[in-house]
Amino acid sequence: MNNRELSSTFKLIADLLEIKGENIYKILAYRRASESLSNLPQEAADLWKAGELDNIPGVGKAIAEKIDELLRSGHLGFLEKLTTEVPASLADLLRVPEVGPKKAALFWKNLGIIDLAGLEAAARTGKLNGLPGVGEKSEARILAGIEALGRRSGRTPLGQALPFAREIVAWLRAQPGISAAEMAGSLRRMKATIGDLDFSAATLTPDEVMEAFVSYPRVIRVIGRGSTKASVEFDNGLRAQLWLHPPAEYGTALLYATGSKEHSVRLREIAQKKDLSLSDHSLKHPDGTESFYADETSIYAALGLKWIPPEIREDRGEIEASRKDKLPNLIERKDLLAEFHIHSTWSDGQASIRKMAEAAMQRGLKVLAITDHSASLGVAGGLSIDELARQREEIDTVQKELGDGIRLLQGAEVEIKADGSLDYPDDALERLDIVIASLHTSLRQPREQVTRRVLSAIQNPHVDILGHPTGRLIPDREGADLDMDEVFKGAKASGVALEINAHPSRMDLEDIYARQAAGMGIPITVNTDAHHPDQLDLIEYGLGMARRAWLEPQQVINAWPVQKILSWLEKRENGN
DNA sequence: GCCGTTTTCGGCCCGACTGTTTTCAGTCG
Repeated sequence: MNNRELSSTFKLIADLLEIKGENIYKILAYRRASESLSNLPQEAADLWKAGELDNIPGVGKAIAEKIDELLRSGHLGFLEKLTTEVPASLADLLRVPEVGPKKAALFWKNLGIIDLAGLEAAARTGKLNGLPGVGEKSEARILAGIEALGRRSGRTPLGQALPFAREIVAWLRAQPGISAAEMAGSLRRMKATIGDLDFSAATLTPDEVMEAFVSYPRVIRVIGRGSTKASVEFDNGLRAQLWLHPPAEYGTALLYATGSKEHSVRLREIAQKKDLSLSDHSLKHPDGTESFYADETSIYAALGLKWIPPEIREDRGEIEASRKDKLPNLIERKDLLAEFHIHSTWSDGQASIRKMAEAAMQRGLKVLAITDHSASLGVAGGLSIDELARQREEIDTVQKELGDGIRLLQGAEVEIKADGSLDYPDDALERLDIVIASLHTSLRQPREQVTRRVLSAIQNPHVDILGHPTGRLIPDREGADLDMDEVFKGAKASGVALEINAHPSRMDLEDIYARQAAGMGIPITVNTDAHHPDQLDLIEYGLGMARRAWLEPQQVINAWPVQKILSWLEKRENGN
């Protein structure tokens, strides 16, 4: 059982206990453990073997025993007993907006509803209307919510959400009466996927601003609207929340709207220990007076902390680091001087090598590796050995034409085949300046098999980078079930760099893994996988992931000086 | 159920919005 399965098991327990009406703090304890497990960079099973389960935050004696039972036997008596009391399918009702644990219990006990289909049928036939606390409007909203669930497949990739959110922020900033506006929530934290879009703005005329917001041309539905907070749905299916505060409160407001929830909870705890109460409006003193903060830096300072970059506000140690003034020097766009993963018209790219190189130069890059697909990836027009040789000539020509402004490398994105062998023979790999090995096919192999496959690839002395390690595609395809600890050990031993692929549909490695790997001293590389010159700008998504992983410039080979990059490749070439 | 530079017991983050209430419960973030 992996972390994801453990995490969802404890989330299910929390949901069912909540519907059952259990003590809220017990429920919170299960939720906390569930969150913790999903954020864990190493496998809980390994901690379990080492007898270190209680090192997991939020896991105490009772939950550790349950993890133990799950890992030993694959099932959990406690949950089996619980589901005889509360049907497991009831947890699905909580996914419907407007339906929480109390309503779910109400529908179950009064109408015998135990799943989404039952709820939908009851809502359609007007059976919900008339139950205590449920009227006509609630029933209509629940029905709309169920229909929306069917339409929307969960979370939106950051790559879709961010450009649209920029449009909204630009519009907000142009409104009269708004002195500041930012995106907030998981958007601002650069998470790979986004639920709703969050915005925070500062204004002294909230009524006018709110009126303008809900009248924005692309708003098709107003879900809720007050004087300081509104929730809308746009014509593209995305939903957004806008919070309004006076400029004097903008610091606490933006802090609160940005989250994460776990980070906010920790900050409130710190306030509480100082006998203060932190809200999105102010810091309240015991005598009832309030202090206001117009920017985030000052509210962090009031709590004895340095300002924390949004990308790492996840309660993963950033608060401790901030208190001790040990926050990482996070990598920035200007640090990135090299791009090691792009495609040209030689395979499935849309632009020539020359065009790609010019676009790279315009963006200030000093090194560009041309890494077209290898032969077996037929769908992507992979290159044969002969074509590789001819491509080398073209790269040399373009290099001469463009001069010293940029250093072009000939590379390849070589397929790791199902048996773990690479798609080019060693002598062909040896002639390349840089080699990325990637999984594209047979991702569903069992954990041990797919892990062995990756290990055998990175043990090849010619391989320099493991590309988008898990092969996941957001939002449709889960990545391979790799044993990351083994992959990291292998990468460490062979000196192979692990990629954070910046393409919004990949964002792979994830932050927690990239952080873990970098912590072991494994070089990380952030690349766009661009198939078109414009796509070189996708680097911002990879950068976001790198920052979420706490990465500093020296840990990322794209930020190394050109000479260091070249000598790193040189050294690897010589089997070192 | 978890957790401890106030604590091994008694706490556990805060506020807005909505609908169905005539003073508040439920949901959400």
